[in-house]
Amino acid sequence: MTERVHITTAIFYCNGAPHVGSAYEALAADTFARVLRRKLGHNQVTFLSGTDEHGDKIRRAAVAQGLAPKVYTDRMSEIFRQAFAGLNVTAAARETPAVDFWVRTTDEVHEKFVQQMLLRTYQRGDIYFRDYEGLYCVDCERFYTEKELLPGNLCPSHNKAVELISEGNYFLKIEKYRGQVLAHLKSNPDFIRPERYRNEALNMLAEPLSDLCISRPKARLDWGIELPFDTNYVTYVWYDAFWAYVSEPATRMGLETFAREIWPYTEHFIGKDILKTHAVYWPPILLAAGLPLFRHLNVHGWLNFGGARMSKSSGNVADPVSYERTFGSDVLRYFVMREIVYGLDGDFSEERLIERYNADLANDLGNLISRVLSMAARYCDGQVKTAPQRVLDGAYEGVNWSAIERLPTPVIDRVAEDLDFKRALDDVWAALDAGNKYIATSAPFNLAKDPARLDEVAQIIANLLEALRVIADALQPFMPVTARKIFELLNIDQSRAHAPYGDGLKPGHKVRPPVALFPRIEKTSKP
RNA sequence: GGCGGCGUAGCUCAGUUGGUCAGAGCAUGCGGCUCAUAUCCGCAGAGUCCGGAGUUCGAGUCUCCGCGCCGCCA
Repeated sequence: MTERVHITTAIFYCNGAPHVGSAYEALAADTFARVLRRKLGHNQVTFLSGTDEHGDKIRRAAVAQGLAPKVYTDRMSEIFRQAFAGLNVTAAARETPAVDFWVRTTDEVHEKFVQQMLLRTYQRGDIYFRDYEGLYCVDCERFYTEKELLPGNLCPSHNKAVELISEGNYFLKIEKYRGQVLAHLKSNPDFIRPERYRNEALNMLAEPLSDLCISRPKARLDWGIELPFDTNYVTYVWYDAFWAYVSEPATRMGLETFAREIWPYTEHFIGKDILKTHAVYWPPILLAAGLPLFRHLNVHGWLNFGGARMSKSSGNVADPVSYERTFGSDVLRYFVMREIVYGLDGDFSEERLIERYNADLANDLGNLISRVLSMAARYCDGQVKTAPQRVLDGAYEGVNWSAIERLPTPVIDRVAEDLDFKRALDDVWAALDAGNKYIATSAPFNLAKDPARLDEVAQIIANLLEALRVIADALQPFMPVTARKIFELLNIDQSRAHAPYGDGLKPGHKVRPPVALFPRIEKTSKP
């Protein structure tokens, strides 16, 4: 069975630098993408990320810096892309251009595609024009409903009187599709996952929806994509941004092919803050354009920072780039994937990061590699002297060798099926524990004192080296740089890297001397 | 106002359909090993599982009420 998967992050609104929360989403999606590529084959998986660059907030952020909007977004988009590329997010790094996409909503390909969808939807009859009268805040440059306003019809963010204004706009008939979306949600229980968010979405879809305003008069906002059927208007930001999930790959391979072969297998990764737009607005937009729905909406929670909500206004923001530079991309990747349960809110703190670094990466992983390679060099001339063999569970007290032999299957399954990144890493660490325990109970360093038992030592070391290989293979989606380093230390190339336990290292194979991959961080000198 | 989530060892959390469920990791203490990044292995302590009532032979696990956080909708 050849399966394909299309993975997307949210298209990041780039009116400020990315923070650890956006990085987390990109990392979850990237890890998922790497796992699925490992499972299905590299080119079976398209992976898309990018920046949302239209709309008023962007225009004003640009003006505030004295820049033209496009000049501003050129810079901002690149800041996002480089931040994520630095974390080895393949969509941002565009490692394989055929399947890695970095989309910008100001790209010509995207703009043309959005116009094509607008026209198509218009011709199908789901877009109509009507006068709209509403309460408008000049400072926010947006309409409010009475319920959103403070008593006395004051704007909630400016505490200032709103005006009643009337203008014509284009609307999309989303209420028309509500029943269809609801039915889809009910017959596909995991359409929105985890389940808590599905329940919220069902709630939102329980009541009739007002049709979605998808235009803004150019007189009020011109930083957007022009409507193909009315040059006096541009599209409203969300309508434009959603299509970033589709525009480039669909244009490249043809819309019909894309809609049939790729799009139904789409896995969206989003934060809970945009659940409503993706659960309530996006499906009708697709249906109105005559496209099928995506496969899953994978919703994650907030990432707090030091126990408090991250927000730009309070200055409580963790910069992913500085952590990447200090600790390395893999350390940040490891931390968020091991520490945070997908779907739930999590907490990021440097203190906790260092704890996990020392306990997991330095002591467990790094040290195991170091002691195995050291013994290989000392007792076996740095060679795999005999074919690695299985170690029966129970052959050594407490050693659960099957945790090693099974890799990477449980890791792949947990991520691919349940988005359970944390447990997947638990499985890798169970293998590391087995390796460490095996050394303690078989004690090759003692056997080596007896020349008659060097064969036993060689067997143990061979088993351990092979264990490191499958551990590196399982770790690769989470820590690609580290996995590559381990493969280099084992002196093995990609063709053998993914073999099941026992089929990798062969007798006579030379490995390299140990290197401390994760030197302990001794003291946190916090001000 | 309606709906939903959460509240389990010092910390972070697991606990499937009610019956070794009172657990894991980190932190702490003690013991062991020495190949290794003073790492690794073993052992240990502590918790009225938010409170109260109920269903049951038996409830973190189900029901109701209350308290405290949080979210969504209105």
